[in-house]
Amino acid sequence: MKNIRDLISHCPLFAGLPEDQLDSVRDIIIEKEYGKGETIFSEGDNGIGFYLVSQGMVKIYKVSFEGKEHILHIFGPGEVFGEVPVFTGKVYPANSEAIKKSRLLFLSREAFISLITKNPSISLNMLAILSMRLRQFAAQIESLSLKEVPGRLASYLILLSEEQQNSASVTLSISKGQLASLLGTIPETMSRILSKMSSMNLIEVNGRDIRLFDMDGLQDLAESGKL
Amino acid sequence: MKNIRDLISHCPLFAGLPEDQLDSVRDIIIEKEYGKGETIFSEGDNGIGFYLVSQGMVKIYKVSFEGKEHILHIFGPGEVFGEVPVFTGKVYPANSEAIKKSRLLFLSREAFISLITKNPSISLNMLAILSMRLRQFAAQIESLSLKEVPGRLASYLILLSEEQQNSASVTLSISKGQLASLLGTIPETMSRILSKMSSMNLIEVNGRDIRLFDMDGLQDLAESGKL
DNA sequence: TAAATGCCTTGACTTAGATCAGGGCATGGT
DNA sequence: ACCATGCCCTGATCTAAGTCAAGGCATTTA
Repeated sequence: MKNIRDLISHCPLFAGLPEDQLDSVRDIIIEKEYGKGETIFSEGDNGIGFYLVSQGMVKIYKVSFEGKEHILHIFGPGEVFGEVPVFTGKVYPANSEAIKKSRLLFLSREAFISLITKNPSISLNMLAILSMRLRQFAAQIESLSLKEVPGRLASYLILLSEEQQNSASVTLSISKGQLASLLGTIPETMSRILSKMSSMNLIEVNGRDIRLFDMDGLQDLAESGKL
Repeated sequence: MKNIRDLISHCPLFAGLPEDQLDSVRDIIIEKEYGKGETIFSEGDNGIGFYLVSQGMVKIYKVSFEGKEHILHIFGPGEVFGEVPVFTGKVYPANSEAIKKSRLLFLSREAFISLITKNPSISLNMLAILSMRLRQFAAQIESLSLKEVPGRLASYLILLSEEQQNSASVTLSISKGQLASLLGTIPETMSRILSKMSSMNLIEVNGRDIRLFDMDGLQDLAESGKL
C-alpha cells in the first residue's frame, strides 16, 4: 500500500531513512483497524509492540479509583504511542482507546529489536523522539504545578495557534470536555474560564472555533498564570 | 581511576558492555565537581552533552513566573540526566543544581553519538532509560492531576518502601521541603499532612525516618487520593 | 555562650476550583 | 414530531491547599 509507505517516511520516527530501510520497516508492520470507542490496549497488558497512527485518533488515559478518567495524551496521524514498555520489557502503564474510527500500524517487539540492531540510525531518531516527548511532559508538569487553569489554557491556545498556520484563530480538534481533562480540570471550570476570557476580550468562542484577539494578553496569562 | 570504571560498568546505560568498550567509554568521560547549591545548567542553555552522577545528588527543576520552584526529578549515583538536548538538538528544558557536594561524569554529544553508532546495545539501553523516564513522568502527571496531596504522598511512600528493601520503614533521601516541591506542594502543607497521617496511625515520623504502620491504609489513600 | 542559619511546624485566613444541581440546545433515531 | 443523548453553560456551595505570620529546634559560626 502506498499509504503506509508514505506515512512511515513522514513520521518523525523514521523520517530520513534510506529507501531500503524504510522498506524493512514496512515489512514488519501489521495493519489494524479500530472502531470508535474500541480498546487498543489496557493498563497492565504486556507490551508486545507499539503503534503508529495511520488514520483516526486515539487517547491514552488513566482511570482513578473513583472511575474518573484522565487523558494523558491524544495521538493523531503520524504519531507513535505505546512504545514505552517495549524497551523495558514491561506492561502498558495506561489504557488506550480509539476516539474515532482508526487505522493503526503495529510494530512487534521482536521484529523491532532486530531491526534496530541492524540499523543504528533508526535508534538515534527514536532517541530524539523520546527526548522531545520528555520535553513536552516536563512542560505539562510545569503547567500543572506552576500555573493555574487559565494559564494552562492560554498556553494551550498559543501552542495551537503556532501549530495551525492561522495565528489569529484556532479550531479545537477535541471537545471542550476532553480539553478540560487534558489540562487537568473539569468541563464546568473550562466553560467558566472560556467565558471569563471572552468577557475580557482576550478571545471569542464559537463552538470549536476560537478567535484569539489579544495574543499579548494571552502570552502574559500563559506566563503569569493569573487571570 | 578505578572508581569511574566501576561506576560505568554498573550504571544501566552501559550495562552489558564488553571490557574494551568500557575502556573506550571511560576515555571520553570528563569528571566534574559541584558544591552544594551549585548550578549545573539552566533552562535555555545549549546542551553540549549529558551527565552521569558518580557521587552526590542533583535536582532538576522548573521555576514559575513568580519564582516558585518545582522539582521534576532528583538523581543519585548511577543515573543519567541532561540528555534531552543531546538528541533533540535543542536547549535544556529545565534547570539543574547539585543539592549536595557531587561528582559528575560528563559525556560530550559527539563522543556519545559516535559511541552509540558503533554500539547498538548502548542505544537500546538509552531507549529503555528514556522510556522509563517517560513512564515516571506520566505517573507524575497522573498524580498531579487526579490525586490530592495526601494521595501523592502515600504513593511516594509506597514506591520508596518498594525501592528500599525494608517494607515497614523508609528513609527520605531528601529534605521534607524538597519532597513537598517534588510532589507539587509546599512545606507547610507537607508538614500538616504528615502530622495528620501520624495522628491517624498510618505512619510515624522521626526526622527523615518514616515508619509505615498501615500499608493497606496507605494503599487505599494512594488509590483514592483522599484522606 | 551567644547569635545566626536552615529546616520544620502551627495557626488564622483566603481563594481557586471541585462538586452538586439544574437547564439549554443541538443531533439522530423511531 | 417526539424523545433520547451528548455536549455545554450557569449558579450555589464547599473544601483542599496556598499565603501570611510567627515561633521552635537543631547545627554551625563567631
